Amino acid sequence: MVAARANVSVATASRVLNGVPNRASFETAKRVRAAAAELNYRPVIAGQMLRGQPSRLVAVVAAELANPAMAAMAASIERALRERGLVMALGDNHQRADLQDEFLAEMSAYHVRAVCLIGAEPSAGLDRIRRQGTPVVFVNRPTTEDPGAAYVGIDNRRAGADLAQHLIARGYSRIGLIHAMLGHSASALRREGLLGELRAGGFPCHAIVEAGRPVANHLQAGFDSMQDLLRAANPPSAVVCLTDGLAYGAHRALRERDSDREIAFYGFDDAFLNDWVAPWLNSIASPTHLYGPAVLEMFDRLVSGATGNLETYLPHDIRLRARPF
Amino acid sequence: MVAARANVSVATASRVLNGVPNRASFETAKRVRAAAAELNYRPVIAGQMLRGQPSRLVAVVAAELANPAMAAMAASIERALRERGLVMALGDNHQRADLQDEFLAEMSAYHVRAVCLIGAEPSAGLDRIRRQGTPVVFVNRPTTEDPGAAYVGIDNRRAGADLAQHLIARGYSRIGLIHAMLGHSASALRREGLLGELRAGGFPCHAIVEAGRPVANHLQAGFDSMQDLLRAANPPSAVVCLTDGLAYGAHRALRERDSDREIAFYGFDDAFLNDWVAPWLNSIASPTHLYGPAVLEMFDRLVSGATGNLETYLPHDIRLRARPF
DNA sequence: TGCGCAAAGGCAAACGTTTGCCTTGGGCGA
DNA sequence: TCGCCCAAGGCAAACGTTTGCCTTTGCGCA
Repeated sequence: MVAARANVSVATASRVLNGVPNRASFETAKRVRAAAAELNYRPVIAGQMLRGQPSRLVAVVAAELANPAMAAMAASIERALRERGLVMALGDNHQRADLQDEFLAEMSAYHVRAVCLIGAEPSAGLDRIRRQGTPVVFVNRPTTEDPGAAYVGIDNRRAGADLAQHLIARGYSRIGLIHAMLGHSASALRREGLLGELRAGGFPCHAIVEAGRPVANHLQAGFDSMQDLLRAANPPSAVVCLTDGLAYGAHRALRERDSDREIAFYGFDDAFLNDWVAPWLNSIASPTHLYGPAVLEMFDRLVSGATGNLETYLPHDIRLRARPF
Repeated sequence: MVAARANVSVATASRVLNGVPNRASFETAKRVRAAAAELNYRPVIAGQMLRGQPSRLVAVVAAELANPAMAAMAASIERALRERGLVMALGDNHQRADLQDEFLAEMSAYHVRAVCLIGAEPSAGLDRIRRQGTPVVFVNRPTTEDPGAAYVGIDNRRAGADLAQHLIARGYSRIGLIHAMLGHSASALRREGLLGELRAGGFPCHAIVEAGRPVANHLQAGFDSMQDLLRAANPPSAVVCLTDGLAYGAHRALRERDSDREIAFYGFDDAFLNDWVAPWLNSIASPTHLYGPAVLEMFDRLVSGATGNLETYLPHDIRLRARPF
């Protein structure tokens, strides 16, 4: 290995490479570094791990990689991690607690330095890994189990409320609300914020129509729910979907049924793809590139044992694409 | 650890847990397994790695996670890996060789069992990892460097040719071709297949108009290229985009300029999202769920030292969404 | 009875790294 | 001149696993 080539002991080589000061003369250090460079040396991770050194792996779990918004967040996080010399190991929980646990258990065996969940499922394995002291950050979907858990993402309730004000200001007479998986905190909070603010703004209750399917496939759920709304006697003039995926489905339902009717669509999460393929969709956007840095900062706070408020609310605004009518 | 609790030596415990036959009595084995279960034992990966045991990690590099088609492939691969007890570590090369190399080097330090590139960049690090003997599979974009490299994906040339036949059959009088990054093999092959077959089918050369931008951002490139085509005296009645991303951009250009004109759009790769948000787009589709199993089978062939043809062509067909005109 | 064989299990080495502790000089202040 | 300190560097242990080799014991067979 490097030590032999530089004619020093392993100990010295290790210290030079790790930058321990005052343990090697300048000459020796130079020799060691030269040898390392020559051999294209990379420390064997196993050795470091065995010594209890923290690994460079960070586990990231996405609820659905096929969802462009989540993929974009993962990409942002990956970038931020890399800039810190960390490596992302990404898994997809397919909205299933057992798959998530399997992945987390495996990652835990690799002594991951931290865990980040973009749309977490509540699960036993998640509790376990948190109890172990591994920093865990919830992204975009706060956990319902533990109110004090670290969270990075938009303020879902506030976003719902802001949207409500916007809808009132635009003067829509009848509002549809489409949801799926209300059991998930993000959806529930968005709905709470929206309905609460509508009520507070004096919007008549009977002019709100809800539809939803408690399933994981947002596209199909949005489609089916929109059909429900369209079948009703008095369809809404604006439809709020708690997820852009739902909006894709809903818009398709409208398109395939009677495309003359003008209905405003509002979604949440706003993947950049919307600019290109969904000009009809207004959506609550949050700058994707902020996710990575925010998650890393939260990791730092967790590691340094920060106490108090562990929620980072990223800014959101309503991205308006369609002409108002 | 487990051995102590079961009152046996580490050696015996290890052998029981690894299923080595004839080294422990039934009683002993039972005791060991019970102890392991009780302690919720998971082998420390570091120890195994240090012994030279292959890791369970498989590195997957995506060219652009934000591209839904690639994300879907990654998801398929992740699923197949998991079913084999392997773990995917996903990275994003952002179409840059240096980022790819950084990721590969890090993964190589983890002794990844295999590497899979969804849209590889040619790079020194890639060559190195291949020389080391790590199984490497190229997905969707074959490498230009080494014709014998393992490949899983559609037959790009054939797909281009099939599309050409379809276009001729539909009787389009003038065909536009939009591309970006022709340096990438997938695009180049698709174009070759398309143009070759058009020519073979007697389609007049002067009725083919090409436009392209050699940039990584397909969306914008498609937009700009389409503007070029629309500015021309005699715009095409059908536009082929070598990537769905290009098609998204191209369609937006048409939409924002004069949406009355009827132009047929054809793309490649067909993410499932197209069904929902791009009803105007016909695209060369390939069943996403086949990718994972095909990649794993290719890994097996590489490990077993298979020789000969290392290309798995997945079936493709033209998914027609828009009404013909 | 004597021999061989197989089952059952233990011993210890090896993997590569980090780090506490030790040794050796040389410089410097009292 | 005598200590003392610090820079420079080496020794060896420890991390947890796997595995080649060894020992013991029981059993079958000649």
